[in-house]
Amino acid sequence: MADARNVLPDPEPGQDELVDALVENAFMTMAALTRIGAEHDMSLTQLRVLGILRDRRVRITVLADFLGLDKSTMTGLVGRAEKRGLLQRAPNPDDGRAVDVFVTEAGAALIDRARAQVDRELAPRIDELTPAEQRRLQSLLQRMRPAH
Amino acid sequence: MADARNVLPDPEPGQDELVDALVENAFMTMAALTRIGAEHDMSLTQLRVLGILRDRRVRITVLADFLGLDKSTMTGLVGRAEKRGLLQRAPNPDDGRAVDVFVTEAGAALIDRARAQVDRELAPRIDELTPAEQRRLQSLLQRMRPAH
DNA sequence: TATTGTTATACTCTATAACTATA
DNA sequence: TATAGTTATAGAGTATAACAATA
Repeated sequence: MADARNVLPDPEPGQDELVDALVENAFMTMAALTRIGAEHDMSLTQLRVLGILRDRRVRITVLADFLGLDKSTMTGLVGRAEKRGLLQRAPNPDDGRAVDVFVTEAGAALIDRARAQVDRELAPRIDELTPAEQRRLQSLLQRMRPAH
Repeated sequence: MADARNVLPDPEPGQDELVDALVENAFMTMAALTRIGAEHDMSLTQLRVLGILRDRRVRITVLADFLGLDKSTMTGLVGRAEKRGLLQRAPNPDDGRAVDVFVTEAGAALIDRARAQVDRELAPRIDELTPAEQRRLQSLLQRMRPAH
């Protein structure tokens, strides 16, 4: 099954190794998220929407801005998730033009389950490090975040 | 323009902070890759294909397996990139069924430019750390990689 | 006039199933 | 029989443009 011809050959080593490590790590993490999303018939974006709404109630435009998507794209994403009973729309009481979105119980349960799965998926990778190293990694990653 | 209503409110803090940091970092990195890809009218996947082929010549199935995509998806991806002159197909000399794929000069130039852009995009984040911390971060990320 | 959201449209990405050619 | 790749088809994700309702 694991034929030698079917394995990607190594390239020559490069120099931007930290960038490479960040990118590779990002792909690994996104692959886990994508796989877990797929188990629930959810795209990465839908999973993200649910995660954002887990503890918030926001209008469509806020979601679109945060995700860097067009309003019209959000209409579709929200519509499909609403049809599955994972979230709901309601008119904003303060602005007649706006529509608030929030998770249903089913949506909250799904995202909680998905989050637990993500923890379990990433555990083997994280456990390659000692607890002290884990704390150091967390601290370094947090310091790299865009300014707050 | 930056209306308070348009900013995502903070949730309550959670406990799985290392997982959160990894996921957040992955989204930040992917956002940079996606943005740079878009500047070249390339999807993240197309950018990745070009990156993989930068220093390799492989058959369609190897690409599909590595990316976790179906063969038929690869046909489309390769076809569109080929039509744009970024890569080329050629029959595999050893296996009459197989098709090798490799980048053209234009494709190599594009991926090199994109990589330089990625370095520049991530530099401000990386520069939040001292050189010693950067080395430590790289080492920690590399140790988290799936077994070799 | 500007903003919020939806609709119509079009293209890319993706998988499944059926097919051809080769092994 | 099994594998490599393509084609046909269908659904999701995405953006642009035009629109209605509200501010």
